[in-house]
Amino acid sequence: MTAATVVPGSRASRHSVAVGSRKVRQLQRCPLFRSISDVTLRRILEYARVRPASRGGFYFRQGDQPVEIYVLLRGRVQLIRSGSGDRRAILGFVTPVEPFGYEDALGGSGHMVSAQASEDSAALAWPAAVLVRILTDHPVIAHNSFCLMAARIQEKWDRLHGMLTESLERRVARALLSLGATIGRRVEGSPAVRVMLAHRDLAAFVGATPYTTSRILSRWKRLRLIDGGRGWLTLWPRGLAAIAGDRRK
Amino acid sequence: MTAATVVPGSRASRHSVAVGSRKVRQLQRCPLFRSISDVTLRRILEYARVRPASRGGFYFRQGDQPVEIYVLLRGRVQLIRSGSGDRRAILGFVTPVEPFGYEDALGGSGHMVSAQASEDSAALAWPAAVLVRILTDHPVIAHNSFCLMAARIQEKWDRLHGMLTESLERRVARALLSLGATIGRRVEGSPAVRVMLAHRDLAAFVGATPYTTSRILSRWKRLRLIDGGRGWLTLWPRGLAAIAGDRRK
DNA sequence: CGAACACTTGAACCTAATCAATGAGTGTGG
DNA sequence: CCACACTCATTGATTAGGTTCAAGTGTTCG
Repeated sequence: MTAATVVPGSRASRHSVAVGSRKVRQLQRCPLFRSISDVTLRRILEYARVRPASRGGFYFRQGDQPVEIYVLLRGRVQLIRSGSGDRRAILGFVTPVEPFGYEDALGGSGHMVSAQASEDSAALAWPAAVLVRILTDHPVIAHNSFCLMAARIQEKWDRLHGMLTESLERRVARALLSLGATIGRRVEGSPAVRVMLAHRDLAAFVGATPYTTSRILSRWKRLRLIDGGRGWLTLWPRGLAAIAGDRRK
Repeated sequence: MTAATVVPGSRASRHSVAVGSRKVRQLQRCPLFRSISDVTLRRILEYARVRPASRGGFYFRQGDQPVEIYVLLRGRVQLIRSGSGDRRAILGFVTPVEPFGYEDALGGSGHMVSAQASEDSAALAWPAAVLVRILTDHPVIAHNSFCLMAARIQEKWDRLHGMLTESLERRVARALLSLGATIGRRVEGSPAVRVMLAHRDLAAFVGATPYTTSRILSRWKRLRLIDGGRGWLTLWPRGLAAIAGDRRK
């Protein structure tokens, strides 16, 4: 599959990024750019382009040769992979100021996943070739990058372990807690957390069918542990934590 | 669990490694030390100790704070993780000249897995603090390390995807093919590959019970796709590839 | 030779997938 | 603004895939 990557609106910005102080400060929260001076960061930003993507658009598709690496500015991106069957797996969610696509740029096997915007998004994009130069020129970024990749490997070990040993119900509970902490928003004046996520995407994330997932969620709704509708979920972490932590079941 | 890591025989060698040319050449096949000159490699080796471990011994345990990073010289090490239940998951196999334990040294959450020798082994060990210095002093190693970690993330994506979408039978077939390629040995004058691996470990690797795994293997034995006994398996890759690749089932 | 361990097999049970049908939300065009 | 189509979500009935429990067989090792 060598078809060109579809990036809706990719022609919108062909010039280097307008660097406002606000953007710089936002980017310093990116794990890659931690402890980087404003000046250095601005220089690195000169190599970047802004790539908007409307809902459903792809930054890259599995099988593509990596040409760029990205840092998400706003919106949300899902890392998905559709295997030999028709079943689609969601391998991860990318939230603003997180880098994505750069593991594949170094891994040497092409893109293993597709990156699809699940809402209107924008990302900074650097040519993959620049990445190597940035890493060699800026030891701090290289160090940050090590820690980031290490943390991701650890996170994947955790998830893999869950898939190898835990029941679906626990996996769903743990997924909801983890998603609540990352892509969730606190509901005003309540311990509840709201996650904008289609139930089918949750299913694809935990490795289940939408049917079974829906049954579990319905049961939890009856128990007042969560509430949900088309494309959203509200969860009360306390109750779910009990299910996620309990031994057995 | 802050109990001291049990490394049987860890007192055997307290001094720096005797560096024979053979060992140096072997280590240049390690992904970390690719394209490193003999001289540099010898210097780096001076910081290393040899850590033998007899079968069943641990290099580190999940929960430990990382103190060393390792490169396996001989034997085999399994990366395992025992969760809240009693079920044990095997997250990976380490074969000679592969590094292990260094993701955790950088990840910052302590060891997420335990590293247990599944046969008498020996590994080179560097103090974790030295790792950072090596990475900053030797850009080539840093680059190798990036590529290695990236490749591992890709490999984990692959495995995670399998766990999310594929049936147990296909997972077993794919696991056997992959293990045959890494820890297997060709049988003389035959396309067959022999893997020294307990069936229960295969089960823990694919996320199943030994019972179900045994049933699948028995069926395949009847079909002359594999042969096996206590602690070993012989497989004919051609037949298994059909099962691993087939859509459905 | 005996004990421990790994593997196998059968039967009952349970979890989750599949098939089928219905209901609810969202977007579009008239 | 409403009707329509479309997609997402729910629910019931059925089936399949895996687990669990239990018993038995063969290997290896002390």
